[in-house]
This record gives sequence, C-alpha cells and structure tokens, in this order.
Amino acid sequence: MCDEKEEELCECGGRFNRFVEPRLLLLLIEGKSYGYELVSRLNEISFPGDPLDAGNVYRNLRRMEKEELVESEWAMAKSGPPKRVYRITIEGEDRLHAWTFIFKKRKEAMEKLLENNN
Amino acid sequence: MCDEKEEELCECGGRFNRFVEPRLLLLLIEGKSYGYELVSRLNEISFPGDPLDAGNVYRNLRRMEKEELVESEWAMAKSGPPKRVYRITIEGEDRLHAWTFIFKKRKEAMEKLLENNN
DNA sequence: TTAATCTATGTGCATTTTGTATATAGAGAA
DNA sequence: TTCTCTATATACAAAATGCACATAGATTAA
Repeated sequence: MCDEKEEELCECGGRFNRFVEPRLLLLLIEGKSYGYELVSRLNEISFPGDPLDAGNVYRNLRRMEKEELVESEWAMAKSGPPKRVYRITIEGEDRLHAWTFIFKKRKEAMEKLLENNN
Repeated sequence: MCDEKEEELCECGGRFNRFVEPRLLLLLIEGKSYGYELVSRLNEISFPGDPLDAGNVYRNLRRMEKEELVESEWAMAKSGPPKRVYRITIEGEDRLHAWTFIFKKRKEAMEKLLENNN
C-alpha cells in the first residue's frame, strides 16, 4: 500500500498543456529535432502532474507540416529506428512571432489588472 | 459590388481565441459582468477576423461556475431580458494568478529564444 | 536464442472542446 | 404587427485531446 505520490497538479486546471503548437515551434527554432525527443523536452519544461501525451505531439507535428509550419525528412540513425526529423519553416517562424506578440499582450493586460487588484 | 472588407486574420492561425478562460477571468476581476456584455468586451480586445463565438462564451461561463471559478445570480433589469451576472471567486483569482505566471514564463522563454534567432 | 527493454512513430476510440446555426424570449421601435 | 436589439442557451457536426495500444528496429539480460 501507500504508493503515495504527491501529485502536484498544474494550477491552471490542465488548460495550458494544450498549447502544443507554440511550444513545439519554440523548441524547433533552436534547431532540428524529432518527435520522441520533442516529447521528452516538452515534458521537462512542463508542469508535474500534467504531462504531454506523445500521440498528441506526433499528431500536432503532422498537422503543422500540412500547414507548412515545419518540414520533415527521415533520418536513418546508426542505432535505433529511423527518426522523422523536423525543422521550422519561415512560415513557422512567422507563426511563432505571432504567438509571442499575443502572449506578450495578454501577459501585459493581466499584469496591469493584477497590479490594481492585489 | 465591392464589399471589400480587408479581412485581417489573426496570424496565430486561430489557435489563440480558445483561451476563453483566462480572458474571462481577466474581465471579471475588474468587476461583475454578464455573458452578453462579456462577449462584446472580449471581441473588442480580440483580433479582427477571429471573433469569439457567443455560445462558446456562455458555455465556458457555465463550466467555470461548475468549477467554482465564478458565481452567478439572475438580475432582473428595468429594461430587457434578465441577465445572469457573474462574479469571480477566490478560486477564480487563484486560477488567474496561475495563468499569469504561466503566460509570463512562456513569454520570457519565447523572447529569450527569439532574441538569438532574429 | 529468447525475452525484455528502450527507442521511435503512429493509430483507434471515446471524450472533450469548439464552430455554426438556431431556438427562445422580453422590450422597444417602425 | 413586424422588426430589431438585448440576452441566454442548446443541437449538431467538426476538431482536438487523452488514453490505450500497435508496430518495429536495436540493445541488453537471462
């Protein structure tokens, strides 16, 4: 008994981790990567108790490729199964800029209001 | 002819307006309000070509009340139909703080990376 | 050499969330 | 009486997500 694992849940009610797109773009602007690695990197910068689903990431990457935000090609590794390696496109960088702008505006609006209400 | 209305579309691919919750909390921390008014205020601070759906707002408000982020009561107006007036709860304020923290972290991470990649 | 594990990508299915349209209804204006 | 504005809400389809599972190459352990 007692597999008491202090579940630290994300305080935003699990309504943040769906933001897969900007977080993937954020990682991919650093350089090429592939699904499996992106999942673990995303979960590193995620919140405990609210991990990202791998399938969700894979599906988002395929969607983003359809929308031409990223491009992919297969890379045969020396060890292990082949990886589908993604890189961000110009359109993807533009999208990330749009996200940044939006996040910034929203954050400022929040801070401004919270200043007067705390 | 020529009802040429320059459709300025949201550049984040319409993937931002789903953030109904923090935006509603943001408005409600200013004071009580009701669905119909919140819709128009949200659309004022929204992006052209990417308006918020009224039904979505109403449904989010009902969900948020279930989660005890807001409370509501009917207000019979002198004119027009009755309004369901919402106010934010302590839990709602906590949730908004969580959102602010998260937005801030994400924005900073984005800015940091974009600094080095522009 | 077989089983188990790790890496890696992906799908199936049920649930949740969203978009679009529509229903309902009071009140005021034409 | 009809039209519009205010106001809330649902029906139904489409999209996104969560969870489980399938597939498969490569490595490690028994």
